[in-house]
Amino acid sequence: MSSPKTTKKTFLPKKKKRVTIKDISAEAQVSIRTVSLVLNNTGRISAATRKKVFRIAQKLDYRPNIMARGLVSNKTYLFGVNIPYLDLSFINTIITGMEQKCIDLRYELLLTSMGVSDISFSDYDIAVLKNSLERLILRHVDGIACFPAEGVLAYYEKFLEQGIPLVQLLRPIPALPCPSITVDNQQGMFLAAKHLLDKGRRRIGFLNYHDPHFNEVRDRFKGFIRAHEEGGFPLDQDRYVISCDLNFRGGYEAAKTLITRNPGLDAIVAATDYAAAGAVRACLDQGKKIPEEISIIGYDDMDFAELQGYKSLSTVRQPKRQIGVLAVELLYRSIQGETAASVVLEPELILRESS
Amino acid sequence: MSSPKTTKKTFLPKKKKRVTIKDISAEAQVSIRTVSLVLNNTGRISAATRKKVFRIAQKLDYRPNIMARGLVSNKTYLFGVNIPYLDLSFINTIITGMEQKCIDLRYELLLTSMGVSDISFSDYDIAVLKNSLERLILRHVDGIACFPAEGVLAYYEKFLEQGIPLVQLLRPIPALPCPSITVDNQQGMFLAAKHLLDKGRRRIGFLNYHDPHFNEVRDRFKGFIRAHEEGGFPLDQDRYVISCDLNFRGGYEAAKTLITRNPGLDAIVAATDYAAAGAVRACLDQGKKIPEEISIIGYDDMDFAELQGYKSLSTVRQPKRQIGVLAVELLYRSIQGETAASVVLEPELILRESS
DNA sequence: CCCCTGTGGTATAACGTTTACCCAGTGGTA
DNA sequence: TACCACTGGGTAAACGTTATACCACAGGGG
Repeated sequence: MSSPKTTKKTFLPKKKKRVTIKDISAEAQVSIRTVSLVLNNTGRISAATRKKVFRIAQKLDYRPNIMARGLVSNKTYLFGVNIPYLDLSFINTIITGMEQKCIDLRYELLLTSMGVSDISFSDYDIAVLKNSLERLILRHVDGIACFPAEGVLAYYEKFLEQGIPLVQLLRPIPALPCPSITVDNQQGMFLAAKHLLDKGRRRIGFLNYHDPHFNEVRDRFKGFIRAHEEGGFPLDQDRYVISCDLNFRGGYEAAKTLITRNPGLDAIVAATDYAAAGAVRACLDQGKKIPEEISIIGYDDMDFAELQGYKSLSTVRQPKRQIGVLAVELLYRSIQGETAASVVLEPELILRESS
Repeated sequence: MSSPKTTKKTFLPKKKKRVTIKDISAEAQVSIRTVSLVLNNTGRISAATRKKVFRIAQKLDYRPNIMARGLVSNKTYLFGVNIPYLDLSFINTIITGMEQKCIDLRYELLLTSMGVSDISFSDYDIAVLKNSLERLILRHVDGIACFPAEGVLAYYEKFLEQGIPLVQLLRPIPALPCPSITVDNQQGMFLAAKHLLDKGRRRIGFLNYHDPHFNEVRDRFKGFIRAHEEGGFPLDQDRYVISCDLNFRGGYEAAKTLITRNPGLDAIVAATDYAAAGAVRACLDQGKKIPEEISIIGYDDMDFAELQGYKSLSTVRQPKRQIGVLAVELLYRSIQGETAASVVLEPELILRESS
């Protein structure tokens, strides 16, 4: 790789003592408890004292020591998020939503990722996953949002036993007694397929993935079938459904197979945008015009769907930001002892140039 | 938006008391100090005691309370990262690198983003930016990595005054007395332009952005010029260089202008991949074949560059992960009182199908 | 006059670690 | 014998908050 060049200038910082509640109490001539009460807007304090304390706190640029506070209140004001891969814009939009909500609640997010870029999510490295969960325990997070993996079920259960609220996102493990936030995958793919059928397409290929743990894709496939059934169109699964890795390469090969196998193919829906991008390439290589001859619709509305230089990709969008907001809301409610119920959100069909 | 359906099942966790050092000391019949010394592998402890304490700690599933530890050591073992936009895969690869390094050092990252999706980075919402820096102060992070914005220079200076190490990434503010990690933008664009010139292209358009604060783009442009100078090829800037917003739309319009203005145009380099993707579209709309008639090279190696359904995009890659690793290393060294020097990394030309 | 209630506070003990400081043996040496 | 150094470990004071318990005083009713 590149050989870093370092410059010669150096920098040496030195720690400075922070202003504490004690400094304020000294300057304001009141007890530290009084200062604490004022700053927390609790207890009975005269207006004069309150004002004085506030003024001095401001003057000294006081900022509470969140660790001291956490030590006594037994809270970190931290929510842990355990994700597979930080580079995945899909998940990061969810996290942006979480952060937005956290700001209101004076919480922060502690992200632990697994640093792996496996798009299929199917086989997490369990050792790494355990490690990142351990890190969240160590930090005493007040709640955890996870993208569940079966392999660490025992950990999740341990969290719940210890009274740490847990919320499962996207692909919940049903056995786990905690709320989940999901998007109706069947409905999403139903919308996509129905749109194509409504436009007169009848020979629609489906890029599938076969894994019993991969519930999302299974549900998406169900939606594809339902659209045909409700429309009264027969579906020859052997000819029009094909399994592949749901990445660019896998989608490319599978789409090529579909096209050669079915000369009249007039549309392809893919269970992910990655596979859809591969399908686009396959169509171009086979001399098929998009969308005139073949329409293509992906799933997830990844960043690159809109940024395709040839034709922007139609896709099914999940309310990612809302997922994040709700996740934090659920965790917060759990902490407050309120009831938190699972949520199912609705996807949205995004029509662009590829269909 | 979609109307969430909530299920009726509810979940109520309850906090359980954690195992402390005191519990261990009681069970092991030693003082808490001894336990602490054992667990930190410090001080003189007999092998027998050491073994006993370790065994009991393990049995009780003890995990230190990091807040109590932080309270006395005046450390949070947290590095703050202040970023503009969490969805940007470019930055997130850097953060993945940071996290990787943090794991070794027993640190964690605290991310505060601004939740804005402005690609140009040029006009941050200063109020939001200030807020996210405040949040890092509040959490007493031990160091901060930032993607600097001039508007909050005073904040950065305050961090340094308080002895909190700071490291600037990608676009440093020279006035700030702290180390920075940058990539040689001039060299990156030089490589791209030289490659095209070597391949015989002589009429190369450049998609520029004109903003005095936008040093990266300015340097990239310099590299473009240098490639022409060193090759001995004249460059008619008025005809071949055009300023635009460096997003898809901007790149599209600018490339269209360049093509109509210069019938012999045989290549386009863009200061970002976004603009390059727009240029691809413009070429297709104008009936130009890529790369036969017009080669295109972008900059940054964003995720979508590789995932283009038509032709994958050639681009200049920056060692993102390494930036992250180095950032944490520099912060850690600063904390240890060691000297930390600025680093300049080398970019790499990635040739794909668009050139 | 005494009791009682409400107001506006103070003093001090947690919380779970780390760390100064001290001490009791034990064996070697002047 | 008296002294000293080293080993292994205890006591207790931090760290900066919040929480528990308590008190002084004013005013009103009996």
